[in-house]
Amino acid sequence: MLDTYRAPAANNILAALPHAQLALLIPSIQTVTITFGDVLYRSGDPIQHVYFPIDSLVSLLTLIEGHQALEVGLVGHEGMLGIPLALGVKNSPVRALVLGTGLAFRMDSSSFLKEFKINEAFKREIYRYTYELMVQMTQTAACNRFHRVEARLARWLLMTRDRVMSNQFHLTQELLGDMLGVRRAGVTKAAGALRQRKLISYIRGDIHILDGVGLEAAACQCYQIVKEMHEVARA
Amino acid sequence: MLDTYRAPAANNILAALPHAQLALLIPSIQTVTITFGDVLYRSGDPIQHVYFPIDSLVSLLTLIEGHQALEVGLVGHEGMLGIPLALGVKNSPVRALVLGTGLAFRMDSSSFLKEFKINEAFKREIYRYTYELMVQMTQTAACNRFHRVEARLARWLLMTRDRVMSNQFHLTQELLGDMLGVRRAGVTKAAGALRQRKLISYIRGDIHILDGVGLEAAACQCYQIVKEMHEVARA
DNA sequence: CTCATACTGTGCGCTGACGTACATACTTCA
DNA sequence: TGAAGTATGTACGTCAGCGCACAGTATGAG
Repeated sequence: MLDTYRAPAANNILAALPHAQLALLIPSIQTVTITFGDVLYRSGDPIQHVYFPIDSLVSLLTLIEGHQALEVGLVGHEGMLGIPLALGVKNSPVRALVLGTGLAFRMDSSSFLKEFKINEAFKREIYRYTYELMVQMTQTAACNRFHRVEARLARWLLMTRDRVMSNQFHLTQELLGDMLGVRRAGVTKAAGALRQRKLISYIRGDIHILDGVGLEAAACQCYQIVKEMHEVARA
Repeated sequence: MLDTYRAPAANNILAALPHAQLALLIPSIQTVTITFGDVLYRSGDPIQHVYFPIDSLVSLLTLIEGHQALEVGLVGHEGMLGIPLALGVKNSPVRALVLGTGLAFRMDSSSFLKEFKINEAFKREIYRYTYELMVQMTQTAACNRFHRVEARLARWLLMTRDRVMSNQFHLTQELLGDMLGVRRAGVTKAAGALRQRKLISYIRGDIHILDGVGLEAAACQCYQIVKEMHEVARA
């Protein structure tokens, strides 16, 4: 019986629920694999399911004037996808693109809303995460405005490490450019600099963080600030 | 008796409430003047009051590495200040700086929370606005990354016009620079260009929008996008 | 009326990132 | 094993905005 609960502990929001409250959700939860390249939500489209990533990684992107994209949020096992539903809105304003193949818990929207309305602990956790996401968004906005590509790349790699809980993951420079809102060639340059400093290795999209501490030093303060804000939110 | 309700209609969130639900709030609401330069929240500080602007204007700013600031949200009669409380967090992650002196409804935090918990219509409106604020934040993030100062300035002026419901307001280029995250000299140049095109006049902080339609053409699409998203949220 | 202050206008050299283009190297599949 | 596709490295001219500095102009306090 305990095993039923062990798996959901792999997502922070579900793990924070008391067993009794979690038990109410279990019947509506499925475990699915979401795959690199999957678009969970298109901008403006109705939300069909909410997702609670386990070891998968999803990027939230705003599209701007048709062709460019910019990441405004990064979601892993610490969060969920489908926040607008909790705010009474049926559509996603952002595109949700799967960057890291892996497992996620999934609920269809109507089951989610039904449970959400009556489960106070569930509500509390989701609103707390909504706050965290807002903090992440505001800090990312400022970061994208003021900081150099190299520092932003370092920050992005650290955030990804925290979410997938691994020093190794796969992502091409092309895609990284979209995340950071810069040219692919800009990523090459920044990644090359980090590599030369022996902070990372990078071969055709296979990224390894070799020196996490050094990488934190190379990143802007934004990384630390968002982390600390999350602790405030849990206080 | 009707007069009691007329004033709150000056703020969209309160105006959207059914009379019966609004009546519950009236005893805890005060009308206050908030003044240019007032800091309603410092970053990290506990939220003492929530505010529902009437004809005042408030900017939400992230501080970055001590000295620079960047606006991530602009709040007028369409919104409220103190959203974190609705998400279960007692502190504001952003600085709230009053840009436009004017009236606002105010509730102290504990009264707000008490009412918020039991008033479903109130909750619904506030969560809907939380969604709108998130959309505003994400679009602003992308805008600050990709668009030229001149277009961003035009967008900012239009957003301000919509919030204070006037084609005339006061703000120095120095402060505008902080909002847009650019140098004061950059604002001078952009404002000069808009003035030359007879879209605005600008004398020592007294800004007049002369040609709103022309200004919309000069602004980036972001202005329209956020407006349309708000309509989706109300659907 | 005067002086200090506040606000705006302008210039200049610098730089990070852009747009573009092309070369190189690894991988996959026929 | 060869060709096509995918990913990275690099180069070059351009440009928006930066940092800084200083001049000009309006405002307000004494």
